[in-house]
Amino acid sequence: MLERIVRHKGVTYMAKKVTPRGQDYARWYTDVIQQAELADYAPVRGCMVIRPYGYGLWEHVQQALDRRFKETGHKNAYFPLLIPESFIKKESEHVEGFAPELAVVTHGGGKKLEEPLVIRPTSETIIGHMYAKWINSYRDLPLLINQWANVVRWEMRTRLFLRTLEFLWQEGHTAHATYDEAEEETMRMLEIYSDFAETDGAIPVIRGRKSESEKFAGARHSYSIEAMMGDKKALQAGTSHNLGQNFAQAFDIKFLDTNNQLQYCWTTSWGVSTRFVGALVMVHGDDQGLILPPRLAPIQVVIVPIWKKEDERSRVLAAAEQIEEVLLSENVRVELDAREQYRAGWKFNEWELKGVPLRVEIGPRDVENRQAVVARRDRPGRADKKTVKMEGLAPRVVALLDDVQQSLYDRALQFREDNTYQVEDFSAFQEIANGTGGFLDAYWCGSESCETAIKEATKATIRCIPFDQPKESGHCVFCGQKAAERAIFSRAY
RNA sequence: CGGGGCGUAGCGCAGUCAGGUAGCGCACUUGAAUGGGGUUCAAGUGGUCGGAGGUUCAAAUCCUCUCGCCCCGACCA
Repeated sequence: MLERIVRHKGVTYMAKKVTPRGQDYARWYTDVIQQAELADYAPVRGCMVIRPYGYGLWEHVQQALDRRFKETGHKNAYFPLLIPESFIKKESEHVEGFAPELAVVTHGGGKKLEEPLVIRPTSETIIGHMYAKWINSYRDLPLLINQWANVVRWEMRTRLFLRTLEFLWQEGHTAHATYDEAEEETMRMLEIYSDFAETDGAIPVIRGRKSESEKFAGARHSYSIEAMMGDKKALQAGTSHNLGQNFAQAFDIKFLDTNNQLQYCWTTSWGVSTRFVGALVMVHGDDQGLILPPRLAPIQVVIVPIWKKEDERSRVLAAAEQIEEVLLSENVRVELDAREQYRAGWKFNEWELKGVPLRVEIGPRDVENRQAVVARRDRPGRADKKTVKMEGLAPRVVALLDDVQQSLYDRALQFREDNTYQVEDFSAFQEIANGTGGFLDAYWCGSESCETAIKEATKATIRCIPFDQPKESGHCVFCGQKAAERAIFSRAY
């Protein structure tokens, strides 16, 4: 056993080359994730190990979100993994939605259980149960709780980060005295997700409402932020649900209002998962590998010292350490790569694969001239390297990190705009959806039959009905009937 | 569950049709030269050929059964 583990430490990937995106996008995606050491396949089908580098990225996602939750009055708590099976069955839509993908524990302690336990696919039910105990009066409201947890959904087809049997996420669960307050909370959290995705993830998103068929099982309304991946497919990067009184009624979450009237609460839930890591990979990555936005990158700057002779080694290393120190004092997440078994060129490729936003190279010539060379990951290769004097290095690096962050956002937005089409008739719709792909911005009458007909013809689904709508109404792209709103259609992950 | 493919060294594969000493590349170890964009050369380490049974003087290879994984179709953060 020990021997096996030790041997597994030596796992490497042939030639460290990734499949070009144009050749096979799906393969590129898994190559990048494995070779950049974000994650690896676990021995159980559909499960993955999040490796330290990938987990570091997730930790920054967590921090960026958690800070925003706290700023808006939410507190973290933890609810258990195991849920009585009967709980799931209490809300009819919810059962229907989740029954096929439940993992169920039937035995414990060597005995068959009286009532099977479900491994949470999400925690509305158990949290609803507890809220019923904790909430008595309007004075207990609003109740604003978030939990960071793992959940399990027995998916058919799985992909690293995008769809695994077990995944990590945060799920916020709140209870309010009125519908309006719940709706306000739902929108507030969607706005927080948008701000997080755009500011920290450098991922432009479209905010909108989900169609009936796409909404969360048990929700009254679902909202989402949708992002375009590098292959022009859509990915839901976060969702926020107004649950109405559905769960309050199912779990008896009631409070006495100011008029001494007993009322059901209005609840919400909202979540962002490790899927967001997949979005970061697919929005920003290129054929060289990952490109991480500086605000979420586990390592923002890597320093690569370069030397030939032994006497150069100490001088270069001393200068590299000096750079490390000044960057640390500016709170830059910096790593000095002083490994001796690899040469500079090898390290350049390695750190580009890992998506580190900035690389500082320093060799004997630079030490002599009191300077260093800075390369940015979003513009790889030798052409865009800049020589920077030691004196102004730290502020320059800080400014460059901001610039990379902004450039990544701008580039992603440009890409989305270049691949979004306003279409008014279905033949144009089909041609794009079945051809080049992208987001299709079209009027939709609101009927489910048009929605499914479009899906069958093109595999494109309604990603969301954007909040940002034209003032005038139009005609449904499929049936030609009057339509009040435009929707974003796309093939999706 | 239906269709397709694959299990041979840590990883990627060849060898299977035509049975005859288990190979190649990468990684790893040691040494030397190299060192500003994946460096050469040399010498090494490492394998119950997914598992079980059978045929045969002899099986990675042929036969039977079995287990597992991946990809494509019905669900989803």
